[in-house]
Amino acid sequence: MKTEQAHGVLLRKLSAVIRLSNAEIDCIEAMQRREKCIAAGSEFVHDGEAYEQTYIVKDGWAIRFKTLSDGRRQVLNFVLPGDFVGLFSALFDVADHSVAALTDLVVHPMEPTVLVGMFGSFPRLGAAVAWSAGRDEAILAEQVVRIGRRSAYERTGHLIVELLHRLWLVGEADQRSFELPLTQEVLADTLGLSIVHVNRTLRRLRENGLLRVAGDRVIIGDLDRLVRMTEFSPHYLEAQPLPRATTTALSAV
Amino acid sequence: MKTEQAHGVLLRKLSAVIRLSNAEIDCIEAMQRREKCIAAGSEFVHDGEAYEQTYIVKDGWAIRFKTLSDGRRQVLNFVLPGDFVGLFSALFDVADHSVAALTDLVVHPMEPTVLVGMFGSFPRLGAAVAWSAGRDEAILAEQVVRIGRRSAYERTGHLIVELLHRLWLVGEADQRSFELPLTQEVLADTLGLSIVHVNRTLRRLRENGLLRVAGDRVIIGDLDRLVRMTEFSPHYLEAQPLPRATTTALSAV
DNA sequence: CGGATCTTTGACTACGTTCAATTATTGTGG
DNA sequence: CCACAATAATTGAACGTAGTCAAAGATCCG
Repeated sequence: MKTEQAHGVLLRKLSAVIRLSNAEIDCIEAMQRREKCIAAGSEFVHDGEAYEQTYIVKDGWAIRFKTLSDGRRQVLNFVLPGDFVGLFSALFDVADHSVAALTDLVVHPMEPTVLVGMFGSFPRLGAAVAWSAGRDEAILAEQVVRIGRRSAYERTGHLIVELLHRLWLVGEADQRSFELPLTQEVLADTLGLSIVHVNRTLRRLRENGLLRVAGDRVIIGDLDRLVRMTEFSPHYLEAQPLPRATTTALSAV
Repeated sequence: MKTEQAHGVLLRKLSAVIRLSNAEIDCIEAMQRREKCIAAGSEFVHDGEAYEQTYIVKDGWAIRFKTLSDGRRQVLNFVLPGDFVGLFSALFDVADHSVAALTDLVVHPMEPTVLVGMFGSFPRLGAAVAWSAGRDEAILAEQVVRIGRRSAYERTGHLIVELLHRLWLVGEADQRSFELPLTQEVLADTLGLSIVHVNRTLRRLRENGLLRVAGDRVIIGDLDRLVRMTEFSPHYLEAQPLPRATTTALSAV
């Protein structure tokens, strides 16, 4: 785990979308006043049960996932520092998936209604948070393509590059490596593969000099080749300022 | 295609989430004043290009999809009457996927900024539209599980039951059948399978009496067994009224 | 040090793909 | 209205990617 910047990664993320006023910064910081630790391995949002809280993740990794009755599990997405958990919790009576901590987690819990209030009081901030929700959906869409239409080899490489990019944005990856607190089982459940096949695929990626997993660290061997092989394009991950027309419409509110 | 009710399917969908005031109904109807036809087969949102407009679909089917450079295609989700296309278009400079009409389409186009205004003027309506976005994400999540962790047989059955439920909600399916304007190629690109295997899987579903595809119509043979076999649970599709706390928070805005 | 968890490898199986050819269906112009 | 082309569905055969089963090493941690 790393030290965060003064204002936390969420603020950094959102400030790439809108220029934040002091009031808006205060609002986000108010949401991050409470702090709670969640132990690695514990499930803190349960599929089919009511949401308790909405969380902003300060530090650590979690997974959003679903489980079938016979135990088959599918990871939907990883939750990294600066991400929301249960962003839609004010709108749904129960969760449609579970969330579990992969590492010890530090989160900022808040009442779901706090977000409702924020949309009313700080519409520009609301837009930035909505942008974050849209980005989550874009990541999920990429996950569908990855699983549906890429080979195991491409799939695995693509996920690693996606994580590299996401971690760059929150300052948790160096240029060519990052900490990956995942067992091959979690990786398998993310990629829709068996554990054994993930293992063989990682070996092949290593033998080809593309990347190497050593302990819980990934070292990229040849990023260019990896990006080409996986046809990775980072656009869906990158924060852009809101279109001008939207900014205009927002200030008219 | 079918005749819609007086106010259209979107209003029906949203009114299951909040009780709509007259002003709110007027607002939605204002967004549906313009009408445009889009020919079957044409792609009207292009991956990587700027969004032109946001659309509410009045009638017809479309697909949201992505294509890899070698032609492999993955359908993310179907767009049915009452669904939005480009709901996030005010927040992103370019689209992260393409959208194409499967049938002739009737849509209501609007400027993306109209939605921004709506969130400001009608927060409750904004919440209902946000609910719709959350539901789209839930459908996408289910798509990930379907492709990642279900067999071809389960996958295909599960998708058909999902479509049955979605079409029920917009009044486009009878109790045990509906029109399915898809080639087996589109089905294959949705399920992450080859055309040939989709064909064989449909045959198996037919031989087992679960469902039958005749022309462009699906007839469910044994819904109970299909639901059990696919472990289908409709909760992620159903509109529920907003939680009370949210309603309270909304009226305080 | 010793149990538990995780990783790695081999051998075999099977689900799903690819290639190829045949048979509907659909749409269109003569 | 039929002929013909084009598109879509269907089937067979061979192949290959990925899964399953089983067992042996590594690592982690108390």
